[in-house]
Amino acid sequence: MLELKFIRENLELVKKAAKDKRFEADFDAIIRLDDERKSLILKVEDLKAKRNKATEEVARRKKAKENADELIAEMKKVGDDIKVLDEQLAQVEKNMNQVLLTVPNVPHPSVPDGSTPEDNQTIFTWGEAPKTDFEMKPHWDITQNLDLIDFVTGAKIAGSGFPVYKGYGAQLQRALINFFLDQAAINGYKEIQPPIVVNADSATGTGQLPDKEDQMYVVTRDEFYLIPTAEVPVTNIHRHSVLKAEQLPIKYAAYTPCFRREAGSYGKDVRGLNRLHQFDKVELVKFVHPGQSYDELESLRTDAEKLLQLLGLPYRVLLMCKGDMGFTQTKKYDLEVWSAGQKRWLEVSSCSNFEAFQARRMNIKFKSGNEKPEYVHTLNGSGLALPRIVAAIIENYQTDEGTVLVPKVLRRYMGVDVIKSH
RNA sequence: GGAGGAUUAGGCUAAUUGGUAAGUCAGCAGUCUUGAAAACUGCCGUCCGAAAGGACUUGGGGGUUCGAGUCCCUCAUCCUCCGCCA
Repeated sequence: MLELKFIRENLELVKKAAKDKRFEADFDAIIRLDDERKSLILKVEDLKAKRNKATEEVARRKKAKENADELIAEMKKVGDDIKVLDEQLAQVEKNMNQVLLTVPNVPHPSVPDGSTPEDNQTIFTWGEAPKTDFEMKPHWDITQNLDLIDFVTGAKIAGSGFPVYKGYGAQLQRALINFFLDQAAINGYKEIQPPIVVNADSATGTGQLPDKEDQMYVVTRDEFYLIPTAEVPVTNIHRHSVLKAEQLPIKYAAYTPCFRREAGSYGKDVRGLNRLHQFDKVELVKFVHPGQSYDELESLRTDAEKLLQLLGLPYRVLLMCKGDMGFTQTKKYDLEVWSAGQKRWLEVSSCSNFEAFQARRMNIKFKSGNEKPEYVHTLNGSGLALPRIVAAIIENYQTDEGTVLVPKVLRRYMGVDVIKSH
């Protein structure tokens, strides 16, 4: 959410940003509602001031055993007027809030123009695609041959997109989770285990509600949402609070399962591990001083990249263009890993700066000494999403014998060097 | 799940049984001092406002009332007890 004042003072900038990001918002309504709001506040506060004075007078007269009936009758009327105006004001503010929630965040000046994925800039590539003299297989063949992942049984138990990991498949997942969390700890992130369901307030705070309700599984009986990412519960840790400046930056790492309905997605993208309804992810979340958020974005990206380098997986970094960036971000990098069997890039992390957009929505401030509290900047990025990493490892490290070499950094977690049929 | 009690600002603690949040410690700034401490002065919940000033604020949300920290309803959290349970 952007600040009303900011929108009014930078109307053209905000309008252009919305257009560049391909979102629509009713800016005329914002101006109109704000004018209404101001005049209502003026009226109602005036009446309240009058009432406050009068009740003091009532108290004084009562104490002096004088009669105050007339004044009380008069204030009863004023009270009714206040009630009506308060209701009008609440309605106007509610409407205003709804419109404000449709105004997207303003991209950082360093973000390239463009409206399609082709306009994203590849700013860095690392590693080389493995060269073999045999035909490299996609991971779904290998995981079936080695009995690592059972998609069919998962579909029986829950539905498609809920795979069952078995044996070394399950162990590889566990190894990756431990590896990612250990690396996060080395980089100064505190480990968090949050709830994997959230209430509506939390889902609204990070922007899942109201826009992306379709993408979440809902527990209607108890009004919970299954989290689509740990970003939701972890960012909400500090909802509605004032942090001390010395606490910043706060860095959290959380492993959780993630649940996504993926409504509307279909086609060959969904094959194997590429797109699941339930998957595991380690998410990195930061709360930082506004002056440092772009440096923190770079270091967040570096932290995520380092994981790919340690795993020896070739990848590239995309700087997302304005039109492909999403509603809440000011700047976003995607990390894509090379999938040697499918011969395509798979997104395994996106690292974003939200500036104060989420903080404003969630009311997360910081203050130093007696300074006025100020909104923090929030950032997050995956570090990393598991299934596509599993896919990339299995494909990039496959041998002509049909086995899979375990990346060196994972061997002490796995206890074996090679994944073979067992 | 049931019964009882509690929740006041960063911490602690008051508030005529309904009359409009008093203090204290910590913290910050200043005066004094070679420096510090002490002492003294000011600031010390949020918002609007250039200011004067005004509005809001006693765990959250509602209600009664001219007026609610105080009375009523509801939710949350904590404590005590009962029940259930891996």
